[in-house]
Amino acid sequence: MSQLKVYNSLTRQKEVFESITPGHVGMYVCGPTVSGESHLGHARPYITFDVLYRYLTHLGYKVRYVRNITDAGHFEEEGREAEDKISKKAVLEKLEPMELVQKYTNLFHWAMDQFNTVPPSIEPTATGHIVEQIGMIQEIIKAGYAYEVNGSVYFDVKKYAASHDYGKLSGRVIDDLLETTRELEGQEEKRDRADFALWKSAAPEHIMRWQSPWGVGFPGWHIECSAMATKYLGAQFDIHGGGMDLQFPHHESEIAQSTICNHTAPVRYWMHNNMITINGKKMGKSYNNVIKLTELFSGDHPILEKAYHPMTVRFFILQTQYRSTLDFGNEALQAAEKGLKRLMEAHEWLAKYEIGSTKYEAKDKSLDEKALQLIAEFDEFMNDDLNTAKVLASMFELVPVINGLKDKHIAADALSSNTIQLLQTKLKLYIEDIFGLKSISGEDSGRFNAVMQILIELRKDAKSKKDFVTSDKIRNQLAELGIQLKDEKDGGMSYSL
RNA sequence: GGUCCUGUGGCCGAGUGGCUAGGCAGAGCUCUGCAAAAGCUCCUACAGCGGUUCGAAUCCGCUCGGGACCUCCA
Repeated sequence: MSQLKVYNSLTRQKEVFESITPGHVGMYVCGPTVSGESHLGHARPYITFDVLYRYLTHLGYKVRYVRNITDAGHFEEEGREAEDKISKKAVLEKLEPMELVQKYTNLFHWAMDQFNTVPPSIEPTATGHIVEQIGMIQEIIKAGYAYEVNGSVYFDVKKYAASHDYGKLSGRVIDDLLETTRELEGQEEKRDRADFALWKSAAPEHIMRWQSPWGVGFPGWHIECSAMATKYLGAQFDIHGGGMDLQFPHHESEIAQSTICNHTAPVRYWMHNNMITINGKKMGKSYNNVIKLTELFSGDHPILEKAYHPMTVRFFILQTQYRSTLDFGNEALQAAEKGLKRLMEAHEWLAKYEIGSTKYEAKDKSLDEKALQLIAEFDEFMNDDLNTAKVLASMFELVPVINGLKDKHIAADALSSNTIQLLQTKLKLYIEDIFGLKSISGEDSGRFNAVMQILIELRKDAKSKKDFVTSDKIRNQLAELGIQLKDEKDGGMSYSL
C-alpha cells in the first residue's frame, strides 16, 4: 500500500507523512471563536480534519486530537478603540460573557454532532489556560523577544526575523511587513508595525480580564494556541491544521512564539483547508454573506432554496479536495443531496447482501478486476493528500455494479465472493468510518419499518389484482409524506425517505 | 500598493505532458399497468493569443477575467 502524503504549507509540497513518535500522532486544529454562531465556513475545516483524524486512526495511529475553543475574546483594532468582541456582544445581549460563550459553545457542539464529527481528544478553552499563556509570555520576555509597554506586551518581530525566517509559512517578506506605508492608528505602543500583542492591558470597561505580572489585561490572540498546543502535544508535534485565512498572521506568529519559547519549530506538517465561497466570494462578515449552520439546516436564509441536511453538506465538502475553494450554490447542494442518496442506497443494499459460506470465483474476470482496481483506489487516492473527491468518484463507479447485482442485471457470481466481501468491507470502512457519512433517513426504526412493510404488502396485493386505484393511492399518499416507494425488477419493493 | 492563488462542458468539481474522472441536470432506450427507482447509451470541456514539444487542460510568456492574504475571520 502507498504511503500517506500530505501537502505541507511550510514546504509547499506534498510530503510523506511520518510521525515524530512512531504509532502516535499529535494534531492541533484551530477551533472556533465562540463569540457568535457557527457558520457554513466552520464546517469545512472541522469536517476536513475530522476525516484526517478518522483516517490516521484507521491507519493505526493513536491520535491525540486537540481543538481549542477560543472563548477569551480577541481585541479588535478598528480605528482607535480596542475592544473585546465577546465583552461587546455581551453588553448588547445583556448576558454574562461566560454565559454567551457557553451558549455558542453548546451550539457549536450541536452542529458538530449534526455533522457526525468525532469529538477531539482534548478541547481546551483559552480562558482555562491563562496561567499557561502568562508563563509562555514570561519565557519570551526572558529570552529577549518581547517588550512591555503600559501593561501590554508585544512580540519583537524584527528581532525574531533577524535570526529566524518570519514569513516562511505564509510566504510573507519581512521587509514588506516592516516597511509598509500603511499606518494604522492605535499602534503607537508597538516598536514596529509588524509586532503583535502577547498581552493587552484591559480598559476598565473590558469585562474579560485577568491579573498578570504586567497588570490587569487579557491575552493576545495568537498565544493561546501556542500555549495549549505546547501543553498537550509538546514542544514539537506532528500536524497543525486550520483555515487558509489563519496562515498569516495567526500561524506565522504561533511559530515565532513557540520557537522562542521551546527552542524548536513547533510543527512538522502545517495543513490548511481552503475557503468556501458563495457566488465566488469568500463567506465572511465583511461580505454580509454568512450562512449560519442553523440557517443551513433549516433553510431559513434568503440564499437558500431549501433546507440542507448536515450529511448533504458533509458529502458536498468531501466531493472536493480540501485545498481547493468550494463554491456554494443551491444547484450544487441539491446535486450532492441526490448523489449521496444514490451512494448510500447502494452501500446499504450491499451491506445486507448475503454471500453465503461457499467461496466462488468470478465469472466475469474483467469486471472483477475493474472492481478490485476501483477498491484499491480508495487507499491510493486517500493517501494522495486526502483526495476524497477521487475516492468518491471511484465509489460512484462501483455503484452501477452494485445496482446491477441488485436488479440481477449482473449475475450474482460475476464477481468473486472475495471481491464482494472486500467491497462490502471497504465501502463500510470508507463511507461510515472514514468519511463519517450516515444515511439521511433517520426514521428508519424497527417499528416504522414494520409499518412500511404492511403498506408495501398492501400495494403489492392491489397490484397483483390490477387494482391500480388502490396501489396508486398508497404510493401517491406516501409520496406526499416524502416517502418514495420503489418497484424493483424482481417484483420486490422498497422505500426511501 | 505588496505577496500569492486561480479560470475545466448547463451547474459543482477531479486532473501537473500522451490513455479524453465523478456527481447533478438534459436527451434516447430497457424495465414497468403508469410513474418513480435502477440499468444502458449519448452530450467529450479545459478563458484568449503566442511559444516549448512528436504530442499540452497539464510547461513558459503575454492579455483578459475571478479570488485570497496583508485587518477579526474556518
